[in-house]
Amino acid sequence: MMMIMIEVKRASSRRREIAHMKVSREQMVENRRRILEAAGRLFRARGFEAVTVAEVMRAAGLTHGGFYGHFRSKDDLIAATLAELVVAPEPEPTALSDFAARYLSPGHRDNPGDGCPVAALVSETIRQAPEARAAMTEGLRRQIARLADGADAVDPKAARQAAIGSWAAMVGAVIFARMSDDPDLSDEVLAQTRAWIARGA
Amino acid sequence: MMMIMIEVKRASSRRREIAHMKVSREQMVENRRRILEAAGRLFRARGFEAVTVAEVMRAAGLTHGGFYGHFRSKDDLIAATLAELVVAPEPEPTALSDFAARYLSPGHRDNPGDGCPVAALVSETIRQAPEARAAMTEGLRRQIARLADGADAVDPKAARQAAIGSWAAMVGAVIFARMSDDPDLSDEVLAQTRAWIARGA
DNA sequence: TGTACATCAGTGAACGCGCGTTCACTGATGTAC
DNA sequence: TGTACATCAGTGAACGCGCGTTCACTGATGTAC
Repeated sequence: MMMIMIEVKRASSRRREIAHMKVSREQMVENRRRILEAAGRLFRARGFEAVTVAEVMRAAGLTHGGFYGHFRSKDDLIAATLAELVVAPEPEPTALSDFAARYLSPGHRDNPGDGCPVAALVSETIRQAPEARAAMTEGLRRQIARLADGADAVDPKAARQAAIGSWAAMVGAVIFARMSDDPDLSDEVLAQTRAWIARGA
Repeated sequence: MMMIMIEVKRASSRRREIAHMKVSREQMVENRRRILEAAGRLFRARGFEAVTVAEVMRAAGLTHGGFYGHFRSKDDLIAATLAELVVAPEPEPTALSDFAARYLSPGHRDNPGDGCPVAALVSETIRQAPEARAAMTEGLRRQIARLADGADAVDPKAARQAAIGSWAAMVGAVIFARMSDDPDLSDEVLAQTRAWIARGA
């Protein structure tokens, strides 16, 4: 494992070729990025509580002891991970109904690990530290604004209403679909919510 | 604590006056009911994981050791609690928009402990044992049917679509509203989702 | 009805495990000359 | 450029706590006569 890390570092050092650059610091930044990436995937797939610090570090190619060189606590990691996930921008403006079609797909339902952090984590975030709630709230705000841009409505007020109502429906539907142990009901919830949003939009 | 239990039992025994009725068995049934009631409140308020078995037993007026005379495990309690919560019937048929107005109220948002078990627990149920998921799925099925009855739509198909879409929106909106650390955004999500549902219904 | 015995729901101490967190140590990075 | 020393990111063993679960025991319930 250490070997792999050293390889990565040398490659990165060769790429940059900056004279007195502190290569280790660079590697540390890269390691922190990896920890956040692993945490983002694991938390979305299995929730904050079920994922251990050691597991995140292992997924990042490190051992658990080094964790506290990067974050003050697991709570701190949770807040940092949410902040990271939530700023990730939708690359370009999308029509609300197109977005809903992707969001309410079986593919998204079946892959929470690289799916929407809101659907995966919003409920658990209710009981997290203030920093985590703040990050998630900011994500909610941005997503509403983004969807309002993509809604074709008569005025901005109607667009915002459509954005909020359909965003709540999308997240609720994905949660329902993931929970259901009946695949038919799960598919129906996705399809009907999609139709319901298209009808109202 | 024991004193209180005995009082309760004597009262209940006096009330019934059945000759050779095994009072202790009766009391045991009553204790089980109390455990489920306490669990229902605590789980909704704070989630399955954050609530300990000892805490549930204390809230039911018992000590933790006796728990395993009633349930095989905490997972068993979770499944039994969900089953209990989910069969609780809406007393009478309600128009969808009236139901939504109550559901999307600040009062409901602020009191998860005696509120909707779906909004409080559906997300955590995704990772629970099959029995728990089955109970929650059954609850989802019933609620969709109930709301479809209360929807005024042109045909049963449209009613079901309105039921699913607006139920997803209601649950999503209450989760958003509980998570938000910004009270204005929280209120807005409730109000706008209510309006969005009324508009589509 | 009263008495002796058996049952068993509930008690509370104890167990074991997992997890977040700490810490002494290592060895590569980075610096001073 | 090369050498000696200081720094510090990461390692992995160990700690401590909380929680689910177990168990020997108690004393009231329930039964047999």
